[in-house]
Amino acid sequence: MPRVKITEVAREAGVSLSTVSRVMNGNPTVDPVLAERVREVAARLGYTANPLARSLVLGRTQTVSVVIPDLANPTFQAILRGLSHAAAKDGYHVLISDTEEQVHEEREIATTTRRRTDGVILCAPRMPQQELSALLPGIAPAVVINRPPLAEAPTVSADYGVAITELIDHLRGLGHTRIVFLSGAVASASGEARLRAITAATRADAELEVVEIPAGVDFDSGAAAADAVLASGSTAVLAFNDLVAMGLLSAVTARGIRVPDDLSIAGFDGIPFAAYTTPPLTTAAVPAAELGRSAWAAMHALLSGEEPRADETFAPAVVIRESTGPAQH
Amino acid sequence: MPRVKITEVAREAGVSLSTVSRVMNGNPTVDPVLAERVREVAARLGYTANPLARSLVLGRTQTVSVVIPDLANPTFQAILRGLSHAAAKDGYHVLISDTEEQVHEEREIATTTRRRTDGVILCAPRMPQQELSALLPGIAPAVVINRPPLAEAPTVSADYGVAITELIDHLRGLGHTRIVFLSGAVASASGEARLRAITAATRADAELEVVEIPAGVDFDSGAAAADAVLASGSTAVLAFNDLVAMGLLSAVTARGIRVPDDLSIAGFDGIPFAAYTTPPLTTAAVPAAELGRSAWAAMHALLSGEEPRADETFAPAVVIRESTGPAQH
DNA sequence: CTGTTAGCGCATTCAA
DNA sequence: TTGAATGCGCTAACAG
Repeated sequence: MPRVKITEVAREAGVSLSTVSRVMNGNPTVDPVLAERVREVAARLGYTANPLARSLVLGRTQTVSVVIPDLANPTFQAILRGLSHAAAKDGYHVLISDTEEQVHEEREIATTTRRRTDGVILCAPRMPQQELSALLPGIAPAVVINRPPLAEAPTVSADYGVAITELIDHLRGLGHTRIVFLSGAVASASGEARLRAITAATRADAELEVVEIPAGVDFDSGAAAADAVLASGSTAVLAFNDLVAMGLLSAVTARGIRVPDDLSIAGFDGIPFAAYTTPPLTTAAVPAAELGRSAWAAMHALLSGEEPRADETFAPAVVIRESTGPAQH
Repeated sequence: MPRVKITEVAREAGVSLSTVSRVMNGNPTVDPVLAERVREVAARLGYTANPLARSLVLGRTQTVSVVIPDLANPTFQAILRGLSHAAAKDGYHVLISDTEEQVHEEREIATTTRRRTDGVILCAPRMPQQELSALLPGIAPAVVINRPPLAEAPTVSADYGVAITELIDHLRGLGHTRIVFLSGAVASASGEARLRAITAATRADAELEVVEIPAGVDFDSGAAAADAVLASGSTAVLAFNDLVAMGLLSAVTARGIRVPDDLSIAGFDGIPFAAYTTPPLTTAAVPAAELGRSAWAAMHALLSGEEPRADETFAPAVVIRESTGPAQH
């Protein structure tokens, strides 16, 4: 495929390559007659400027890199989707990097991909705050997803704390006083927000007791936690996310436990499938696609030299379905 | 962030820029002492070659573009994930484009992104064969996913026909003779493969009757088809995919129908969630991540000047769960 | 073994 | 308004 280049168009149209360049970029200081001729020739030859060459000279690639921890996680998928659509609408391309939960590689991946793009949108829930702050100046412009506000870059987040609080209120309203929290195994920003909200809730409510049981972030960890949950004597469970909730739901159901009669289970994230379990899962719906869109909006502002809006947070909507019910005593 | 460039390293190390270039690219024809000095300076200055400049001169970007129809579809997500991981392992980046099911834009998107990358991996199930064949030469090297073998590019596919056949055999073994097939609304390559397998099955089995009911490809279309399915008087349903099956399962259950006692339902694709419905879904598990890996392998071969393996096809594994059971007469 | 030179394809000064 | 020249940052001939 010997691609046609600007010089050929220039020769064919009988003008200099600068004129072709001007026409292709819509520079109005070109004689309309010449411009038309150039356009005709360009169309006939199927000419389009080489984006690599443009990138080199212009210093921008019309591409942003998105770094996420796990492409298998429905929430990150939804973030990517919202982001990708929004970026495409603005004529930008997306370079995707899945760090596969390798926290210690996030830094290098972000730095490396940044050099091929105009900025990076970073989703790194487990990266230590110090490392994150040290990393950001080197990859600016950057936008960070689901982390507490930062001095070095705008953030876009879901409010995990308020969602957990509402979920607890919901369970309390149903009479549950002893609740299990299935926490993610490794510390993450959103995990800490959850924990803080739980601590605040138990402080404010003398009758409430929350038992933390460490688990993972997927189906299997939810299922694996079933025995510990049942042994805890709790009447309700707050799962780290919907995947964990679904794994648990499946495992306890297999043990003959009735949900929600014997045990209430609430998930987190609001993935589409949560509506299709039996019983359908009560959960806090994180507006993941919206997070993605918003992250792009912030990046777009940064790239346009505008001031991005202050750190944005979205409140997840608690969706009450049938996996939670009155406590049985 | 004023990035350090090769000339500064050269000056600082007291050598010419070509020497620096040689050292950075591991060219052995450099005095070890000089090489070491250059490396030391480069490290101290934090120098890394500008990938854009390299791309321009080398004519390769170390990036491939992946074009898929819908990032919200679990199967495409899994393909992307397998592909992305495999490419990363080989030091390649992935530029992702979601065409959002806009069939008429796939051509332009593929062509546009191709210019920023070294090749495109195309997943375009609905693009007319003619258009596809016309498109491919212009974007070579290309690899096509889930389409019949092509003259213009290697393909990597799941064998939808054999999977449907096995699913029908399974249902026939359970005594079902009147089966609904919930077909996707729009023609797609894999949809046609399903249809061909169904036609072959009914031809070979005089007692078997398959009723095609057009539906979409998501939850809602499955739910919306519930009444038509029940009115058909069939005892079993073959859904276009797991999403449709889940929507249908949910809707018929809400109508008091017992699955599989009153109605057997089989899905397709084997998305993770299919194991967590009630009852768990019988399905044909398409090895999507494997498809992605394999597509990358083919692309990698193409990029390395090797002959890619012939068109590869993977047989989905039929997973029998509890949503299918003996026919009741 | 090392340095000098010439592009890669384009946008953009600067003169004319 | 247009063209000639310069450079984006780098690699790869080509000499030395």
